[in-house]
Amino acid sequence: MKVKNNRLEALRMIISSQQLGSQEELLAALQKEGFRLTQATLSRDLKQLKVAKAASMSGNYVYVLPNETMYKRVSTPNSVREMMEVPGFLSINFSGNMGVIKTRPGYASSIAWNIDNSDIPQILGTIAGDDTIFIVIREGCSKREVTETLSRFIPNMK
Amino acid sequence: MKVKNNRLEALRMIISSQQLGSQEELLAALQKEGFRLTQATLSRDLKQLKVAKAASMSGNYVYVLPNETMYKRVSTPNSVREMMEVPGFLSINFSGNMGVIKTRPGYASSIAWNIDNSDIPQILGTIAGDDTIFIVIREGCSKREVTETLSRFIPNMK
DNA sequence: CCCAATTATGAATAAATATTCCTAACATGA
DNA sequence: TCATGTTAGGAATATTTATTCATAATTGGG
Repeated sequence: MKVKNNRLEALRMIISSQQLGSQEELLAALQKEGFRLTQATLSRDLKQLKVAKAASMSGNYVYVLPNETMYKRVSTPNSVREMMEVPGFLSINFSGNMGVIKTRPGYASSIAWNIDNSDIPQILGTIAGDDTIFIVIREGCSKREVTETLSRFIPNMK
Repeated sequence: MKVKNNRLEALRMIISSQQLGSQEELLAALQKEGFRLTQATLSRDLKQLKVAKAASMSGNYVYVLPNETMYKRVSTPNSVREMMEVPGFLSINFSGNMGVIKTRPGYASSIAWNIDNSDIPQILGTIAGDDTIFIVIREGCSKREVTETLSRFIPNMK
């Protein structure tokens, strides 16, 4: 529905540009933009947009837009031990024939070196920045296959 | 005070490892850890820690720990916007699941840093040379989607 | 175009959360 | 030590926010 989507978009804009601390204030802002709705609907909109309310530095509350990192959960209680195993490793993701490893700043090249010297046939090559490694995967190899192989020396991978 | 700080630390741990959706649940979790307090105190703790409550993918609410980016307002120049305003940026083009940004010599790494820190979920990672940045795009995300996201910061990009 | 099914929404209300108002615990300097 | 300022925290309450229960609007076949 058009009206609703416009409203959601307006809501995003309002939240990303102003610091409002209650639904009442958001409601007023939306109404100033010409949208006619009640608090009930606004509450549902906020839920759909996954907008969060958090305390601000100034001691008030602010509505904030969601982002990837805020939903991240640490996996298990032995995560400290796991962290020791391959220091610096943060995450790995795939897209098409590429893998992207994120590391702590400065760790990328040493991890990439390890991968390069492990002679993994599924991996054609890597290139490392400061905290990111790009991996090019051999044609026809699945991500799972690569993950399995990599996890032999990155135990905290998954 | 010791008790309070321990409690706040425990609270952080609980929130970062579990998905709890109400103060009642958090309260129970804290009490299981041996802390004795009421909802009122918990509310104050949450405010102090700047913990936020947001809708999760599963349709419930979750408490989430704060992070830098969630407080960013577009009025305070956003990094992607900054990137586009920076004289180093030249062009962006896509091929398959990759994007290539050309910059003036020497500018690539700082622009890539800006992209990395903008928390764009469609972008898995970037690697910068001297005047070129490679971007890997999340699977299933079209370049159009990436441009959409960028155009939220750069109106004239679309 | 019509109907069924879905989606959106408001009013009222339930539920959750923040704050007010105290009191108690603690810290500190004389 | 005492006096005094400061922080912590509970009970009750005010405020805010989510949901329930209906209706209305909208969409997608046929």
